[in-house]
Amino acid sequence: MLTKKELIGYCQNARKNYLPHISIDCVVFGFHEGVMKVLTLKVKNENEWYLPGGFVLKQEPIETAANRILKERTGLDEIFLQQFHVFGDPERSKAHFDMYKGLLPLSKNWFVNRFLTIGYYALVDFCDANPAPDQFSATCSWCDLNNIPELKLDHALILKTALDTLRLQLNYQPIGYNLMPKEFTMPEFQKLYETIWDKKLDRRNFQRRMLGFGILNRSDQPRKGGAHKAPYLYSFDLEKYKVALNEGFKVGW
Amino acid sequence: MLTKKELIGYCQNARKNYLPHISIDCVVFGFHEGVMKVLTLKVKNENEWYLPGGFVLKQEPIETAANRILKERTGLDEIFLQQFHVFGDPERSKAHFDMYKGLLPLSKNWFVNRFLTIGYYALVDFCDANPAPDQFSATCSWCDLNNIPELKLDHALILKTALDTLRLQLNYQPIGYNLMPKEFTMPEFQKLYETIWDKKLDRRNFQRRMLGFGILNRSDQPRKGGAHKAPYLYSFDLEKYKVALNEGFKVGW
DNA sequence: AATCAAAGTGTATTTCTAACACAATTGTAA
DNA sequence: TTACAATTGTGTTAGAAATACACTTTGATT
Repeated sequence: MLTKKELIGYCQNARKNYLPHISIDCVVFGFHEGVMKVLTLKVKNENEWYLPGGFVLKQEPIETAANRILKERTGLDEIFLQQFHVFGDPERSKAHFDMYKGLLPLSKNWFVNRFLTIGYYALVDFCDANPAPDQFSATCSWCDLNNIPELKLDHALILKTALDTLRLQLNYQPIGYNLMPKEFTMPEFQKLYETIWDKKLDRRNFQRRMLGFGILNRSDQPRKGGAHKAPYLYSFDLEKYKVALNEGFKVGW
Repeated sequence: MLTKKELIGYCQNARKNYLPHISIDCVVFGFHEGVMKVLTLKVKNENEWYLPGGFVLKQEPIETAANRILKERTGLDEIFLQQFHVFGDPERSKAHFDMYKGLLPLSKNWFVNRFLTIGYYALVDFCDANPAPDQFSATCSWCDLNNIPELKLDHALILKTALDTLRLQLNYQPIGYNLMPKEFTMPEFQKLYETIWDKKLDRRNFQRRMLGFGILNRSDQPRKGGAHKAPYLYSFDLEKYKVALNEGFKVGW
């Protein structure tokens, strides 16, 4: 939590620069060592956890705002970002009202206001990201998806909705370019799908299907050094990947 | 366009009651005589067309706001409504700035402000709806989807995005309960799909698939009076329909 | 060299999709 | 009243795709 002086400064600045009543919250997915990760923030001196978020500058496109917020939290540019839902329950930031309302007069208190929050989810390469806390937070860190601390406000709902959306998108969109390292093996790639859907897939059918999409290139050199048969390395064919992103894979009729 | 006096009143009221910078725009789909329809508004004394829209009361959930707006425009309650995207380009309401900015001082001018608009699409029974214009409009009426007048602001983009979303949803959600009359024939139902996808489907395969979903009941009485073989009448099994809505049809693995 | 675990490749079975044919019904015209 | 046209109901079959499973290959370990 900030000191009163810091809070006054923050609120003044926010009222001057940001659109009121609107926030952005981001669910940042990463993938490392076969585990799905989500970026979370822990408040200074409190055991309170949030998703990364922020506000929209008065003349800023919302996509830009989401990118800016993520750049601040991860150091990354050109992240895969997808808007997925607006959360607009007037009670959703009630916990904040209670926490902040004694600290400043309401007319100057940025936080004691209703906020609609626009949910974005992001897919990022775990190894490239440099998590950095914001002004309110002690830490910004990856949590295993299956072991997330209790999130404040409606952030658990936001996370769940993001995950549901991602699971659905996985059916008709190529995903992985933003989550996998440059080169990866087919079993590693399969693990990504298995993690997102929380479900085992058949190795051979997975391979056939993925190659069928025609968005992967196989490297000449297999990965050596492992304790078993050396697997081939694959990378995404970015051109074809982008086409598939736009057109989507076939569903339905 | 309103008189200056009316405009002053409107702005005062809006500033007092609504969240600033946030609007809702609705794409209302109907289906009649084999044609997809969209509800549009024409401004008084101008040849300007818009989608129905409105604002969010300061303490109102956004879903409630969307329902309220649609109730005002159609007379209908309990409409199938689906939030699909937020449009947040700071330039999106530029046309309104130019139109309104001379009329009132900026500090009191509700319309000369950036608005983020939350897009909802609605599916309604054409015959049940009673289109009613709002304060700014001369008419509220159905337009054929393939013959929409040029829409102002970014409303053409909003419509296109809504349609794209609907087309995608059709792959994994049951749709029709909100668009079809209580009882309908299979060919009529098929026409709905053909219209949304703008594509011919095979009569027999369509029937097999739809019945396979198990959300339809066949009536004992066929429809008489037509000039040919009397078709069976179907209706939705609301219980099963709702289950299917929640669970979705199978896609992917 | 034998072994083990992981990866590569192939094949039979089942299910789903797509394309098509024919019978049944009803009003209309000869 | 009968033949016809238009439309609906139902069945069948070929091909494609998804699923389930088996065998081979490789490279480090012993």
